[in-house]
Amino acid sequence: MPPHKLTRESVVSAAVDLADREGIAALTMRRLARHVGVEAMSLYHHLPNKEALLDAMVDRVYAAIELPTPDGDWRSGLRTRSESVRAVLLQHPWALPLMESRQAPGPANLAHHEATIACLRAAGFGPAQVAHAYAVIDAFVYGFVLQETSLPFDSGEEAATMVTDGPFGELLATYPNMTWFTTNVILAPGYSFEREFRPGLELVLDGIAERRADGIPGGAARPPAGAATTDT
Amino acid sequence: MPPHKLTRESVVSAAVDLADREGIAALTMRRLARHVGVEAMSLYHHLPNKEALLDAMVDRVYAAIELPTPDGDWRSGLRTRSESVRAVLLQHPWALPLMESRQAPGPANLAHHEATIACLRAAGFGPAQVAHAYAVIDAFVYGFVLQETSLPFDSGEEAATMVTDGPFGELLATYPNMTWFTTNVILAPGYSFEREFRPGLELVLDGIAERRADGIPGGAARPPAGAATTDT
DNA sequence: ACCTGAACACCGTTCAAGT
DNA sequence: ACCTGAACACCGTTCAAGT
Repeated sequence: MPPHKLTRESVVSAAVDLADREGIAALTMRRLARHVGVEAMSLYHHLPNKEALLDAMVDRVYAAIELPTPDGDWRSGLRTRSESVRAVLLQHPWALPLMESRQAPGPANLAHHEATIACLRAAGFGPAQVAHAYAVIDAFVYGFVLQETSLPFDSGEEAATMVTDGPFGELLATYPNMTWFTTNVILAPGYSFEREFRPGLELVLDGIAERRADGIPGGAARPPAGAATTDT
Repeated sequence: MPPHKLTRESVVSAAVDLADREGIAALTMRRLARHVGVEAMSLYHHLPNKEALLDAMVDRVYAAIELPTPDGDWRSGLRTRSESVRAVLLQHPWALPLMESRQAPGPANLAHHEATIACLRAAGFGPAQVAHAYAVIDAFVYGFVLQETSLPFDSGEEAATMVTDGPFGELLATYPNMTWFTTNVILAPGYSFEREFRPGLELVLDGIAERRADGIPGGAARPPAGAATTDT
């Protein structure tokens, strides 16, 4: 277990492993040190403090995300990137809350944003269109993964035992609409929350494409004339 | 400061106040106790442990969200609810990560889901359509707020000082597309990230409405025939 | 019933000291 | 240069004891 060379990179790798296997709550400087075969204080020779460790872990995660190629096909570029974001964040469920709370973006984070903006620019998006598209896509992807990583069940089978066993089932029965939803969706054969990802992503990509077709090039993106809006 | 009656409710209220004012990291059992004029161990007479306190705080937040009325107008129902979710989560920036990590839903949480499903059912959504609409809407709303609560700047002015002052500006200048984006969007007069919320929400509502018009009633929601899909 | 003080097993981090 | 041990100021929580 104790590698002869302890480096910043090997400490970060060990931290990612530990967080993946035992959760972010188990990632303490003392436990991490034991895990790499060293005393707790030795870690501070490679990293100034725990915040810096978390920053480095987050940038490792960004580095694993597939970048869109700036070849002009913004739809497939954004789709590939978004699916890769989701896949990577599911592999490291501790990462999303951390990514959003970091203030010092690392090199992989910056490269990721650079490539995504480049992909949209290459397809002719103006500044306001890039801002709109990026905001909506990231909201959807991050929000979806946030729900996915925190659902108490992955499949219909796990949900079934949760609903039938225990006191939760009795409580649920007092809510008619939740009961209807549980029976007809969650307990229906083949249910999984994840199957909503692709249709949802296409919905968002369709909406971006439509607004782009209507909009003034480079101008502010806005809903089409038919949409009900209540702007003040 | 020390109220004569210490109750579970007053403890939870004080905890929400403390988290609002000083952040969730400052919410320790010892500090909370001092804040309500009592010793730390007294809190355990009203709540079994800190997890239960966090559960109760999250349900307080759910209780503050405006419920959609089941009057058949699903669009305005979802819009009202979604804007209320955002407003409440911005008032309590600590709440979103906590909401998604709780496993024991409180009464306000259940009432919230019950009313939202009821709103969609009343408008004639089938089970799969409810599942699709709810997943996409929540992904967008939670994801948007997640970004909003963690942005290092709220307005263009704050962003400007961040970009011009300090070492971050020099680093940024080495990324041409991020520089372009910063100059033309973030530093443009009147910029704020929040203005993307309403258009994004309408994009999602439009997409839900379109797929509903095409779909088999009660069947699985899917992208329209024209959309590029890569289903396996 | 409600509150307390001492204690236990943890944290991140500083600092002086070892090799 | 790299690692260590003791120590400090914290955590959440148990437990026996006070009123």
